[in-house]
Amino acid sequence: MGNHADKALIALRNHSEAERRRRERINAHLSTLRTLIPGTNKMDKAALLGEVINQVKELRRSVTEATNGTLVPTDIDEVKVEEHEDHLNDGTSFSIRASLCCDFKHEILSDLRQAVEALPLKAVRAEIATLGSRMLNVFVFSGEDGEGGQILVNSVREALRSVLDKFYASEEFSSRNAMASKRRRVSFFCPSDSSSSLGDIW
Amino acid sequence: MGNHADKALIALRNHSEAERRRRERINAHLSTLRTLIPGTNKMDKAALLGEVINQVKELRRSVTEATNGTLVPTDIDEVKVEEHEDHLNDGTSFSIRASLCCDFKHEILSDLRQAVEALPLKAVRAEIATLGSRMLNVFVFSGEDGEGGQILVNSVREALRSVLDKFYASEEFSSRNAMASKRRRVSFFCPSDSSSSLGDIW
DNA sequence: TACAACACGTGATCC
DNA sequence: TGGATCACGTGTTGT
Repeated sequence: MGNHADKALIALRNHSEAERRRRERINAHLSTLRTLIPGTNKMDKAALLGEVINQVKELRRSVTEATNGTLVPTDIDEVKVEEHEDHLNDGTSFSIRASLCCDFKHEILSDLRQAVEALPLKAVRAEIATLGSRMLNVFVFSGEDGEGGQILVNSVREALRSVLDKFYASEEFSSRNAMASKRRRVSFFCPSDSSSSLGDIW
Repeated sequence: MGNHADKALIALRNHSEAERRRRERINAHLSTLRTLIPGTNKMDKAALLGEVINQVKELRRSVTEATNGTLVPTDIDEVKVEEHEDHLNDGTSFSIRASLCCDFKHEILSDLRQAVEALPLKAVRAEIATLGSRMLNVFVFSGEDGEGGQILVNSVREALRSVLDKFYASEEFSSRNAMASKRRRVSFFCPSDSSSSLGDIW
């Protein structure tokens, strides 16, 4: 019968339809990119993508220069830890960026140092920025991929949190009153007050 | 002879080659986007573009929140004018963003007001931000497309420049000495000093 | 006429 | 095998 022929024909039609859907997905994304980036309305596909690339680079520039390259402690105590999956050459390497923002106390710094050195990771970068009575500590760790990613992230987070908690405990002991709110206002930005070298501090 | 056939064949080959080059241009851009955005290495074309869209949105968020939504006057006198081609629904509408940054003087404000009102455009938004002795004025004009775009941009630019020049002239008259450098340092950022409503000022 | 950009269907390849 | 993705050449249209 034409059974084989029917099968083949149906398969072929499915194929072309699938391909059509694929094109539609891609073009839809290109379309939203056009709406996202001004002036790309009547551009070539290639030109559009070129503009997209420029925009991404431009925005990256803007965001880093808006921060002025200077890390600024906020008025809110917090610890942030995130993994980065550095895929240099489709690679087997990752990095973890960890930060701790809190009041500036020398005892915290030594606790922090101990906690960081106790971690099964090498810190490839460390920065301390102070602003008034506040401090922001940033560490970048690197790993070789294979060691459990999220597990490491969690241990780093726990390490920083324990440092912060220890500080809270001692603080609560020394002055039990002014602890109502952990948040403090810091009014002004003082560039010369910000430091990025460690030797001076610990 | 096969002259016609030759021609046709060559044409066909040119065609396919041109198409190949086109694909290469597009894929090259997609490739650099992959290098630009982490984690997209083994993604689908469509998925890649999706990630690109997310990145653009994310970066836009970051840059606006890094500026804190607050316009800040710099220490450099300047006027900037740019066209924006608001293509809402593949549209016939554009907008012009114009800004003037300079020392804060009341006379400048009234001159500025006159200059802006004399323009053949309606201002849909206006903001004034002050910081110490400095001010940043931002205007957004809208037009219906069809009126000469770049010509309007130039006239807006000229209007703002004339305001600035007039100020320079009067300043030069009043104090001929301290004019060596137009640039002044403004050290600190004071949020409460920044205003976005006009009624209070003019 | 020739060139540029696009959408389409098809064969190849990889899970 | 079937489903998904890709590169390719071709038909079509606009300049």
